[in-house]
Amino acid sequence: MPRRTLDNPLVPAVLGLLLEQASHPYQMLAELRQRSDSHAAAITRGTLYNTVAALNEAGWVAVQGQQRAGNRPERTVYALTDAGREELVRRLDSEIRNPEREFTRFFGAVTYLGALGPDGAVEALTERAQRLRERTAADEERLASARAAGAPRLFVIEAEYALCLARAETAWIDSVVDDIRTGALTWPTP
Amino acid sequence: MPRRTLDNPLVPAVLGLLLEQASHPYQMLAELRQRSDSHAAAITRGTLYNTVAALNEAGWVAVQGQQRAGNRPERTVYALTDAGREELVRRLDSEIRNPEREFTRFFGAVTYLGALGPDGAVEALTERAQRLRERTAADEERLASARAAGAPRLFVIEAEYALCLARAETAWIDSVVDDIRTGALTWPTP
DNA sequence: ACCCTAACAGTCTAAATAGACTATATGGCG
DNA sequence: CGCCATATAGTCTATTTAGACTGTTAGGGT
Repeated sequence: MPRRTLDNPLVPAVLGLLLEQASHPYQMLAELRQRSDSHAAAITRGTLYNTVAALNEAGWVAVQGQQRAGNRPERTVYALTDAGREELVRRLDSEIRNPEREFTRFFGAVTYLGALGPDGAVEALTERAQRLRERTAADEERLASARAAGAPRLFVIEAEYALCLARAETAWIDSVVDDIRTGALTWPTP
Repeated sequence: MPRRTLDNPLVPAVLGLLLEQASHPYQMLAELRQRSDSHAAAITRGTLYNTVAALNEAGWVAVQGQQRAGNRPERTVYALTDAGREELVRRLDSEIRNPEREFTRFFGAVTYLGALGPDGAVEALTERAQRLRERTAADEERLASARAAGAPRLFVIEAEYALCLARAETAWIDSVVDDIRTGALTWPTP
């Protein structure tokens, strides 16, 4: 029995999707997964249904009706309410205005980079940079083909952002690897 | 009753701290909070105790003993085991090698930037950039004074990383704001 | 000397999450 | 034509997590 999941990153995502069109949770999930093939990949079914239920209780979304295709389970279609539309804008505004320190696994790992020793660090970092480069190339291609297919830039702006950060991270890693190799970054003798 | 919290970002952090010295959870928390004044700020007491208990069950850490200062609650001091040391290295290595798509609130918000309209977007983004700049300046200062106090660069490497990303984000925001103002990024007419 | 606040150390519970489980339908392949 | 893998939709439970709650002690002000 779900209660109030009103502060999690899925909230704006769901409201945003519903801004475009009414939808049922399963479809939203497919949409989210496919759209940013992977960014939203961490989303689980349970969490999504839970969030939508909480949104419904809060009045940001409302049941628009039930649908049924063949003898499949019934789908409950939700639509954004006016309150939901306002809430979405409030959230987006606040989440953009306030930079939060959300930190990633990589950040946590880098904090104890020392434990890998110079050689281990160079090896691991080099592999990461390599993988990042591959991923970046793939993302660039996807972005380009989306644009070519006529997607307005505004609709793919988050991909540009992600690319920008990925490039910065790659450059940083390269510089650290370099510094270890040249001796500009050394391991303190214990 | 805690069970097995073996995959969360606190795990490497705790093991990393214990690599330096044996400690009790309350102290670890203080250390984490102070060390990266804010990055780790999201950590809650409950979660930490839970994680340490799980680590103990897994055998990565072991109880070193009980301490008591005056009539305060007893503190349970934990130390890293050999298995824990190996695990730490395994984790660090894997978390560095595999770039994961962990995405932030800002990323989620940018995805629906359109909903703010051009003016709202410019305003919100401008404020974020401003705040980022202030924070970056403060972080740079803290980093500089840590170095001046004799901290080896390796020990503050994660601060360099965070700064690098923050600068990239700021630059990206500036460029987007510019593009909106000059008309290089437009809102599709609905 | 006495009071108030902040630091200390930990436990406990309500809410949130991941992911297993249920059940039907479709499409491809042997 | 029957069988298996996958897609559709959703529910349910066991972990996890956030953060409120408990109680003690040191320090500062009056």
